Amino acid sequence: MTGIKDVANELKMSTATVSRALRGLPGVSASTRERVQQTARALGYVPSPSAARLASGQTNTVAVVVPWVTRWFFASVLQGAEEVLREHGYDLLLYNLAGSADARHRVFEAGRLTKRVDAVLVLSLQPTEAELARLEALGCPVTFVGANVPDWATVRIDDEQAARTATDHLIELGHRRIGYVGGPGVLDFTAPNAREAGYRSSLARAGLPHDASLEVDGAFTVTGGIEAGTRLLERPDRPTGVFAASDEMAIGVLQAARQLELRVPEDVSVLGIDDHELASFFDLTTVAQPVLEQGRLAARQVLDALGASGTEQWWQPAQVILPTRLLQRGSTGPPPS
Amino acid sequence: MTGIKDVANELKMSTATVSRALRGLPGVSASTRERVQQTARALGYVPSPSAARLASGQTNTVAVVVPWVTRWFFASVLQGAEEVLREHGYDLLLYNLAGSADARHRVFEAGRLTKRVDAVLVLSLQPTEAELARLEALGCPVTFVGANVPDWATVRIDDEQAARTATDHLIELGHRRIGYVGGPGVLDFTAPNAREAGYRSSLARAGLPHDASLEVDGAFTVTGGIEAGTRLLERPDRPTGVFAASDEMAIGVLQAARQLELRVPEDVSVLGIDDHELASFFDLTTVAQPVLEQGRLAARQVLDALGASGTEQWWQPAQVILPTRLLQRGSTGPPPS
DNA sequence: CTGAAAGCGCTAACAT
DNA sequence: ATGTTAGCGCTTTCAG
Repeated sequence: MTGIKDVANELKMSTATVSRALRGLPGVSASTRERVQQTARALGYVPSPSAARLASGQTNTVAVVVPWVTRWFFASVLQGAEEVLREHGYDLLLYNLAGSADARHRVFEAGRLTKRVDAVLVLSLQPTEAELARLEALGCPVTFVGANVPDWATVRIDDEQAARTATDHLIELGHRRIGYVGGPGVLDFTAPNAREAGYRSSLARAGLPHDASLEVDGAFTVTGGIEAGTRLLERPDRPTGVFAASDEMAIGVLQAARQLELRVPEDVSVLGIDDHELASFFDLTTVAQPVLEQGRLAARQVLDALGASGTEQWWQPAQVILPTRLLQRGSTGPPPS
Repeated sequence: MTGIKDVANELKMSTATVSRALRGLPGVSASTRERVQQTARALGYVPSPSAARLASGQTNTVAVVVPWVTRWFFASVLQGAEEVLREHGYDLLLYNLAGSADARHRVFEAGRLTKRVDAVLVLSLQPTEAELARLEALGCPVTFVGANVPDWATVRIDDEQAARTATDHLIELGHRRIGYVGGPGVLDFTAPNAREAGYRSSLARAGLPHDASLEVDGAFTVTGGIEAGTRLLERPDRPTGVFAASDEMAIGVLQAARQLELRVPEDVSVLGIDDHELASFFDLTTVAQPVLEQGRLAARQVLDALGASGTEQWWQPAQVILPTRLLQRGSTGPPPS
């Protein structure tokens, strides 16, 4: 395996110069740099990341903690982050919790991240105090995506506002009995609570009564949405509109409606949040949020903090809140008269 | 940052013993090991992976190359692999191509993997000769998932057989005009060709004519499936059954049928391959394949080759072919009479 | 602009 | 069972 020494010997210069030349550091004449690059290529030299890391103290690696890599939203954010990180020469270490509280515990507790990465991206988890303490102890940039964590860098949408936008839309269409499909899920997330709060506040502002029996847990999955939708829609006093806190659940509700032979939107209106890749396919009205973009921004944010991105700046935007917007499609309409 | 020296000093022993004790190597008395572990914990010592890697030559890291992390199949395989790798203390470096031929080129060409990982998992790509040469040069275990690569370790299903099973099912139900939705996709994959071959061979065995106009590209996406399904089903001489090479495309075909107001399965039968998480939800007949399991097996295979898994063995199963099975659901039935 | 030399924090012989 | 001693292959002062 050819190392930096081989390149230096070949050129009869020091390894220091080779290192500088190859990394684009200043203080190397253009001609030298050129020659170094050429022979490095000719010899097929590839620097050893382990050695560079040990010597420099930088890992050039970012950890991304994902609750479920199999869910579209998280996978998309991950894709956005990966794209930016790789562009800047960073490696991406994946930590998938697969919905396991145990795995979550291990990632943060057991020093799994220490000395391993330069920065951390955490998707959608609402961190506990203990987890924050661990992350603090890492002493490296951390950005949360899709979570509201005071005093920490976050990239997210205003979940409460998004939920209000959705609920308001139903209210404006004339709906008065509006069901909510949400749910705590297995792990602690920010979105569920914030969206539920938005739903309730929208009702309250419109002077509509809050009926706890119209709030059902859909576990943020399609199948959970089917069950929740079935429970809501088979009631004799069923709601005329259902707001699901995610498109996947909304799709489940659509399916429940179909099974109950209810027409959408004539008999019941349904909408979600996300603009999932299948939303247009189901003609689902939804409150769209930028997904890839949240991953990209979060990655850029930690790179900025590391001084690794082109746009160096001494101030760090601590909280980035991206806009959402209502995409009106065919699944919502006036309530049946 | 506390290092191995601090632990050694505290205990008045050598760093060698500390290292051995902490890594569970033989040649350490039980009592010593115990003491080492305790003070290491007490001091909050976490070994530096960079230093260990440099000294040992092992990275304890596996690269996983994924064509699209946002697609359910790949994300699921990834999840299976991650689970096993983490269990064995390995890190997972993610390389997501996001469907880009450029990204694919870079991952394999530019020494992006060299000196970085102990093994590589490649999902569903049909490697070119050049790529194989690169991988060969890495000199580390490589396993392909979902691809048939002679002389290399693979974990996959028999794609041709799976396609035959699907097509045979339609033929047995009495269908004589059977459409196929497949497609090359953007990158080179094994599955598309093999599944098309299976479809054709099934027709041939049954003595049915092969009609090239019944084979349509669905790009392995839902929307591609809609378009392909529409093209097939709006023909006056439309097929009575459609076999899609993936469930996502099959779901698209179902949607196309619905838009054309065709009943499934009365007017047209539809089936796919995968048993996608939404397949049961759509009541889609499909040829199921184990997905998570392919990721797990592939990970175990490279770990075995590295001697890292519990079940050490000198022989390596070069080709693991997992069984598939027909899941008969409501989307297939006899052709209209 | 370039070189010499001292580590970075471990692991792995080789001793004892 | 434990200690000693070289490195692993870079980066980074500090000189020149």
